[in-house]
Amino acid sequence: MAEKLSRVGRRQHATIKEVAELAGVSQMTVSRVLNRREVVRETTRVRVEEAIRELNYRPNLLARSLAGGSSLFIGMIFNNPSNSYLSELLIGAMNRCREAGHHLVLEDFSSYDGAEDVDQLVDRLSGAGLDGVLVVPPLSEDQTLLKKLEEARISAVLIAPRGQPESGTSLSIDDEAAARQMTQHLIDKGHRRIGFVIGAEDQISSHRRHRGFLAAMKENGIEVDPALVKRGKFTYRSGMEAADDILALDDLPTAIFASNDDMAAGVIASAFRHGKRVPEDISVVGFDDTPIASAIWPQLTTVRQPIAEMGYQSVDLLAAFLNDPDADPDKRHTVLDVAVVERDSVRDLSG
Amino acid sequence: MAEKLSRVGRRQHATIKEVAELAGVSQMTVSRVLNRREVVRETTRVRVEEAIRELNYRPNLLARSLAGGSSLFIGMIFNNPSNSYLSELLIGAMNRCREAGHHLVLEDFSSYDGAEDVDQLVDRLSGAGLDGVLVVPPLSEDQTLLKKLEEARISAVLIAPRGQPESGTSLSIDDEAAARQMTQHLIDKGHRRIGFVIGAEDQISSHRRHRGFLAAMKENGIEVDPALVKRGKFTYRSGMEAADDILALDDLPTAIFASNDDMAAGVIASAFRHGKRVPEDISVVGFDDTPIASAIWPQLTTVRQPIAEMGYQSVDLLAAFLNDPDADPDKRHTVLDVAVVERDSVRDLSG
DNA sequence: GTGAAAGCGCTAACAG
DNA sequence: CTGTTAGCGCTTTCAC
Repeated sequence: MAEKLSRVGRRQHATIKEVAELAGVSQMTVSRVLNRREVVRETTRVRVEEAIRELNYRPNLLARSLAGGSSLFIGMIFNNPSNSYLSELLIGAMNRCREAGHHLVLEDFSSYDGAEDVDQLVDRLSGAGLDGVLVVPPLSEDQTLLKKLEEARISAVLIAPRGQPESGTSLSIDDEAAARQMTQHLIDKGHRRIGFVIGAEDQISSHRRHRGFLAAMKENGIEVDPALVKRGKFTYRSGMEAADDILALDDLPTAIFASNDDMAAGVIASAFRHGKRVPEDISVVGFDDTPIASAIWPQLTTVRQPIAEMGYQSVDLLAAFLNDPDADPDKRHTVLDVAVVERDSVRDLSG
Repeated sequence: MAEKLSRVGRRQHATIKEVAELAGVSQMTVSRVLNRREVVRETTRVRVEEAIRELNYRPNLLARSLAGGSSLFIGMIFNNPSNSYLSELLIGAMNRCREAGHHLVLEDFSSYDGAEDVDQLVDRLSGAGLDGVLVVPPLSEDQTLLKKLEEARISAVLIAPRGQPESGTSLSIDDEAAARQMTQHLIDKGHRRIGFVIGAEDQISSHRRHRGFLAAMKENGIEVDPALVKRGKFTYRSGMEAADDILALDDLPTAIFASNDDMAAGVIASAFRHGKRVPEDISVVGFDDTPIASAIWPQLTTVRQPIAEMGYQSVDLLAAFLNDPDADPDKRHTVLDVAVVERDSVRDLSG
């Protein structure tokens, strides 16, 4: 049993030097074929590529970055570890960082609590020797923090900022278009009398989603009954209460569109309390595709954001900006598409 | 506006050389004080530390790893990106990797679907030049995969494997002790008539949690009414159905302990349907502290696993094993403590 | 097109 | 206790 387990590779690394020897060329030539730069002669390249394959050679990222001096240290700051965004965002960001030879450093700002701490935190960032930071929501809408970051000259990419996407560099989804799309989905399924639960008043995405809903209704020539539109706070409970109001009405809607999944789950709970079945008696849809959407029953039809993709692209956006701070301002704001994911909470009335 | 924004640091970083010059010593001495090894003379050390502070010097991890040759490439394989484990696990694992100069490489096995793909995936791992892998649940209980990994001689640390914790290297929580602790919490709050919803039959943690519940009841000399114990499947819906059965009884329990949060959320939904208030009429507790626990209303009292800590320690466990495959077998299995997190779903009857 | 030399920033050996 | 000498594996000059 004293047998020694071999490691997956233990970086027994064929090095670039060995590849060069096997191929009978210099290290530089190998380096060149790897980086696909200056055209290496076809025959030489093939020889090198064969050697690479034979030795199962993989370039050492550390050495590459050290020598190239190109590796960026990118911070990712967040304040809500249970945010289910984070997981996917991280996957995307890490993958891109690995590809590009950058390093992702996580900075937990959970303890952050308003203006008092900001300076201290910004100091920490400066001290960490980061090249720039990715700001995860809801931190990306914290004006106090953002201002400090700017003052401290820390380049930042804001991920899904709920505020105005004109400032700084940012990456976001089109809330309004997404809400319109979801509303259209409901209409396509034959729904006409549709309730809507608005999100928290102080968040811009609330307004945008609301606008999207109204726009879609208008486009389809359907009048919106004001009694069917309630304001919530993006919480489960507020969704439940909003639905309680709506379901107390005489003329019930056939569907309710809640501005996020937590509220949609609350709407469903309320429907249960009122003896309604979902989706048989009433359809419910949410927004965000958070874990709760697929945890509850019936599983929620909702809007899915390409979160991992956002993580991936945010790294590129930051790197691009760092390399050329004066780049085309148009490229400073990326807007990504979303998609409706159909599950079990909508009944098809169009049959 | 063509003003050039400075970067946070752009690694303009003082190097070890500059520190050495400022302090009037050799690079080696600086290196030594950094690594706290061979005792550097007090006076010298102070001088070096001052220089470090003055220059705001931070060692370059890349260079350190390259020279030290100690950096490990650690893979983290998972198949459920929406798993809320992942986010916290990643935070813990990344932090440790950064500290230790290792590199975390994510490998998404979501497409993995049984035996057919395994070989291909294991090949991918081998090809990636990883030193070892961290296996995230539920992959850590996939016997087919684990066997292949072993055959391919890929060192792996299993995170919270639901199977027998005797094989390989693993890190887990004590499900039974945790369930016992939660049951005790309920008893301390004055509950005696307690319902229990068992988890899915094919998962070992279900049995362990059930055993913990029974043990606590027995320790307190309370008899368990079999009518109050139902089997679920770890899903919201199964929790709801189990509660439907229990709440149809004449002699209702004052509390229901569901083996995970999704089922507990289902139990609450069922209570609502039966016109019960939570926690006024009936208390409900869950297990896992997943996002749903704090998303729903009332927020769930549940059991919290130290997930980030597991990520952190799993890295160490793997590194230790890699450095000494023949280490003390006792240290190959780490069991971590959990804690009850009190929220709003339990009523105190003990007053 | 290709190669030789000189490092990137740090630490491992060995000296002193 | 501290300094010197070599690299880690790769890329950047600048030659040829």
